[in-house]
Order: sequence, then C-alpha cells, then structure tokens
Amino acid sequence: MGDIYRALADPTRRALLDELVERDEQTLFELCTRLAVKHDLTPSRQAVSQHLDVLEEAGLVRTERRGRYKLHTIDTAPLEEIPTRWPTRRRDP
Amino acid sequence: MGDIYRALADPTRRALLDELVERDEQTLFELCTRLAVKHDLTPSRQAVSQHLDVLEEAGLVRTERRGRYKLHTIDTAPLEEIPTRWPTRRRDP
DNA sequence: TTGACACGCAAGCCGTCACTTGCCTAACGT
DNA sequence: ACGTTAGGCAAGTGACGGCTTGCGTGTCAA
Repeated sequence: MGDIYRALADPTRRALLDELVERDEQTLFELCTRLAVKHDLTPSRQAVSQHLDVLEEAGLVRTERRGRYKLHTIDTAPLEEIPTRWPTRRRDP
Repeated sequence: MGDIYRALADPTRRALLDELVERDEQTLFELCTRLAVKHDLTPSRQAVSQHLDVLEEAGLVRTERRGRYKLHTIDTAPLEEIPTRWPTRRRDP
C-alpha cells in the first residue's frame, strides 16, 4: 500500500479528489476536462493518469473496468487515520 | 500560510507531530533525541530544525521563546480541513 | 475490417526537496 | 571573562517527483 500523505501532497491530486467527491465513476478524460474547467489546471492526459495511479496505490481511489472505460471512484476510508493519529489539541488561547 | 499537505508528506515531520502530540513544549534537541530513540530516525539537528520550520509555516506547530530555549507545541486545528473537504464516502461493499 | 477512441507503458528532462556543511549569534553557568 | 549550550543562516549536493514524449494495446462503431 502506498502513502496517503504523499498522495495528498500534490494540488492536482487534491483537485482530482475534489471532483471525485462530487461525482463517482468518472473516466480519465472526464476528470481531465473537469480539472481544466473548474480548477484551471491543464495537465496532459498522461500526467493525470499517473496522478490517478498514485491515488489508487494510496487506497484513496478505486477503479472499475467497463468496456474501454476505466471508472474512478473515491474512497475516503484511509483519511480516517489522520484525526486518529493527531487528535484535536489546540493551543490554549 | 504554508501548505499542510506538503508538510505532512515527509515521514520525519509526521514523526515530529507524533512526539508533539504526546508532549507539548519540547525543544529542538529533545525532539532530536526522541526521533532517534523512538522512531529510529537520526537526521541532523539542522535537518530537524528545517522540518520544524515547515511545520510552523503550515500552522501545525507553534513556538515560544523562553530564554535560550525554543519550545515547540502542536496545533491540530489546520487538520480539520481534511475530513471537511473530503467527507466520508466509502465504496459500496 | 478499418479507423477512431480510451487508455497503458517506458524512457528522459528538469525543478523541487531533504540533507549536509560551515560559520555565526545569543543565552546560560562558573 | 570565558567556554558551553541552544539555535540560526546560507550555499551546495544528491535524489526524488511531476511532466513530457513516443509508441503500443484493446475496445467500439461504421
């Protein structure tokens, strides 16, 4: 299993998660166009594909083959480690 | 303000947060020795200092000067953005 | 069957990041 | 006053990450 934190480190990958939270089962090209329109990000198709690979290795994205399409779905379960590992501890005001 | 996600990307910085969750107001040298003993990490003093700078810029660590000591304290408030930005959405099993 | 479409693989380039190295300042104890 | 201790500054190095480039594979429609 990959590294959740390294996966979250890149702004393009975070934008991909933003899109997948709003709509499940999106293809690579759908995500490319949504990045361009809604986030002003215009990386190449291969770049987005590599980003999705990182997210999938981290367990944050699940994929399903359907014909010639590969559908991407978010899985937020690995993120639950974060508030567990560092519980709320504010500075005394 | 810096980037929380980039700050979390490095394992040494995560180990520093682990130590600061267990004990507040630690100095640079205290954190160095704890990294070595409890996490088998032996980076140099300057390396740890730079990591703490990144954490402070991200708002995850607050510092307080006390004489010749600089005390470091965790602030988990910025982490609350994460479950807010990507709410729980599991894959249907 | 042929062409277009959605996607994968792999090598290479280049910028960023983590770390080191060397020297410096400031605070404390004796 | 002097040496020690805690920490800071800045330039340089090596490696990793994000991106490109070019080509290849499988799927579907006409």
